[in-house]
Amino acid sequence: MPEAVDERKLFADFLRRRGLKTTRERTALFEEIFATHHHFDADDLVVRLRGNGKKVSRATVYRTLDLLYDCGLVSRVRLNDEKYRYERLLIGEHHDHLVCTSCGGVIEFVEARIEELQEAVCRKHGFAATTHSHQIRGVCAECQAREGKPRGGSTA
Amino acid sequence: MPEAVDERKLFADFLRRRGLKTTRERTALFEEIFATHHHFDADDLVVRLRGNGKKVSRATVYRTLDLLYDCGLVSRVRLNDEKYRYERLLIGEHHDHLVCTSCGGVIEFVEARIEELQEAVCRKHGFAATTHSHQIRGVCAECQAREGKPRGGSTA
DNA sequence: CTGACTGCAAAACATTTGCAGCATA
DNA sequence: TATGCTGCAAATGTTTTGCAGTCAG
Repeated sequence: MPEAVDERKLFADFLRRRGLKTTRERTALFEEIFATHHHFDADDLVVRLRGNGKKVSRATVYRTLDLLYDCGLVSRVRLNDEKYRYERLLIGEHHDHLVCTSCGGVIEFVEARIEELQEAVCRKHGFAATTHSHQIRGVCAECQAREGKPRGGSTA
Repeated sequence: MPEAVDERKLFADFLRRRGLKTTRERTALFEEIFATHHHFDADDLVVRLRGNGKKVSRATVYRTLDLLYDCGLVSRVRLNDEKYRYERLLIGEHHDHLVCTSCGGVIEFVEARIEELQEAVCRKHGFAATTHSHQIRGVCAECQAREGKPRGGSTA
């Protein structure tokens, strides 16, 4: 199932519409992002591409991520309050995140009823939503088991 | 209603428990934060304190915000993908955010049913939630009216 | 008194940007 | 061929940190 087909077209059209060019770097970035599953940051891409023998500068990575963000193909959030974290968006899919503050892991969840309530809230406020990020921070089941007590603490 | 009383005690206890001291600066920060309503960033505090004749360095502001965050009295989120944004947490209160990407405004909303669904999700995953931030980005009603079409776009 | 705290200024970090040469349409 | 694009390295802006003097307990 060549799932990225629609996305590829969407990106190509987006570039064309804006009078932008389909360069080797943009294609490499796109392929790399849509070849994998989910979260990554700008540096991950630099490393992964380099591993594949494709050298793309960090600046171009950021520039391209902006484009992909603009055309709605990737989302950009701050999961652990650190750097930007990106993830590919599959058309029509949406999910939210449980972020473990202990191991840094991310569990995705989908809850249609939350989405509905969100929409209702937006309607109530006359707010035209474009994206929403919903993250719940805490300690995941494994870390709770491993640690007994999530009395984290003050390592920094 | 001296609402901040519990919070004040909570902070004092927290400091004591950690063997930390109740300094003039920490008190000033605490008072300043709990004297106002909601969102602020580190710099706001520097400015506001300076306006009150209390000079606290930016470094100390960050250090104290860390403490307040650690003891659960303030939350720390990235609302507009920029710097950290803090807000005081009132015990037992919780709200979420509609963030306008056009004017930068923030509308708060409370939706108990979303909270409930969140809790259900956490239970399902055995996830011990500590905080959750739920932000919906888009264009607020005023900006929609002002701009006609939110065809933002490529200003940069 | 002592150990923790503060302010300063420099460091660290992610992200953005100016510019000169390169590549796509 | 003409723009737009890329890489580099320097700039930016926020947050963090080392250090010497200061203060709370």
